[in-house]
Amino acid sequence: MQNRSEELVHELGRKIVNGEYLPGEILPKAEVLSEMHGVSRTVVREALKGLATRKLIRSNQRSGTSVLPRAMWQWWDIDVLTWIIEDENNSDFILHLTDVRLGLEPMAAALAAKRATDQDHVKIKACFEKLEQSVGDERAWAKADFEFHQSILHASYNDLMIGTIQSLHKALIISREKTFHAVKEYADPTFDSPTKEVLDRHRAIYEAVLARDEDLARQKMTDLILRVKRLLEEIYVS
Amino acid sequence: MQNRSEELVHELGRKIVNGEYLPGEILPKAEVLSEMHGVSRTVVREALKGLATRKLIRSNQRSGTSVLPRAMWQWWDIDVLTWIIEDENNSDFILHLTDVRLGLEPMAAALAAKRATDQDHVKIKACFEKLEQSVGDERAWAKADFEFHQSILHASYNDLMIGTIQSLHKALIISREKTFHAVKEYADPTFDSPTKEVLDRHRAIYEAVLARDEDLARQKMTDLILRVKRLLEEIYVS
DNA sequence: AATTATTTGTCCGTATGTATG
DNA sequence: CCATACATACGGACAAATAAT
Repeated sequence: MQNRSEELVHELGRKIVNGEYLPGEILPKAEVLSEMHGVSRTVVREALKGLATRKLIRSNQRSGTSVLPRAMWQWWDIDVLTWIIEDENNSDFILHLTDVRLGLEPMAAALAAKRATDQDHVKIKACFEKLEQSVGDERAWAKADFEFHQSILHASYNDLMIGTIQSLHKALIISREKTFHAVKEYADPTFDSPTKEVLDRHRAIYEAVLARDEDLARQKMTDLILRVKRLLEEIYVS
Repeated sequence: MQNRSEELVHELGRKIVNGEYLPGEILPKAEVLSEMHGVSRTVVREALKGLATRKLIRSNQRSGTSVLPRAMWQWWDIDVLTWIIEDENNSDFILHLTDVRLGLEPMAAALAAKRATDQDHVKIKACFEKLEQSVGDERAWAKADFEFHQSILHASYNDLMIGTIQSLHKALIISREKTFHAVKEYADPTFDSPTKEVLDRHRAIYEAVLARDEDLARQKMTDLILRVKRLLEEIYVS
């Protein structure tokens, strides 16, 4: 945390997400918040601005600042994602994320198959070979896996898609860190495991992209994420 | 615009998006911005907080406030979307949006087919009948169309998906307002037109969702958006 | 319909913190 | 280690909007 207003943003943001302040509720007025947290009113105002930008609250003169309904929140803000994932009440949020992932990543793969330049192909090939060499090594795999997906994502040449999927991956990493200790008995399916079988799934994607076969790339990426989804459902639904 | 800091956010945000301030560049210091725009430092600071939350800038003590690379921007923030769409240099952004849409909306339709309750079915049916009655009436259709898609979206029961697609639709509306006068000779394909043929496409989606046929719902929604995409490509690529 | 009370919005003067050269 | 230049933080005042009376 860099400064006091950022701190306060996190503190209040967390309380809103986990329901200590409910949608529709009025927050204590700025002066009171200032006393409650031992900071100046300036800091409180800047913190509220931060939450207002994320559409968690709205300020009105005289009537105070109220919590907005969930439907208005800026879900893709990395801090909002973090607060939601860290909140115990949203343990199934990772399943919702996976459904969005299932919509976007196969599309990104299809776009990459269509638009990748020769340079992109070289890069993707290099990343896949790194992946091949990482089978069995948990740490090396995690890094190579990230970069492999990144190389394909970049070749989609769609900034909006890239930004969204990057946020999505960040959220998965946060979720992973959180469940790492909690669910030791299961391997965390959020990220791919460094086995031969999973490598072959990546190979299928890799080959489809290089072959410029959009539909196949889409299909193989779907297969990969569906496998994750099924493992997640085993854990959470049961 | 509600207050001066919001105004300033828009003014600076626009300048960053359209390249008047480039990534890496250092903004004038708070005191100077304050003079330039005739507002106090407090207002400037709150505005900068707003831009920092959107990841357009980052403030550092001593080195000043710099513009962040596009890859870090919060693309789904409605204001960022607005600035990008309004900027002439991003006229093809709507195509990028459509690709994302093509990933998400068919997935949402599939989820709706899977998860819709009986109540949802009633709602969706009512919305479709409104749509049927609106054929030929541009204004009535636009409203009914919006609500039809909304009713299906809601039945996906995925807050993240709902929030994202809602932002997407808002962006399409903004884009429509912008191109409305600019491209008179073409009908704007961003939204569906109130013809019998398009109605039938909606009917196919509607029937698939009520029949709880996930794959068919996905497919029919894909068909609908692909039609839009092709029309858009005719306009922008040529 | 006018007045008042309450809360956010705005301003400014000053002081402190922090990274850079 | 010092000087500089910037952001960060504080407090007290007044303005503006709007809900309640």
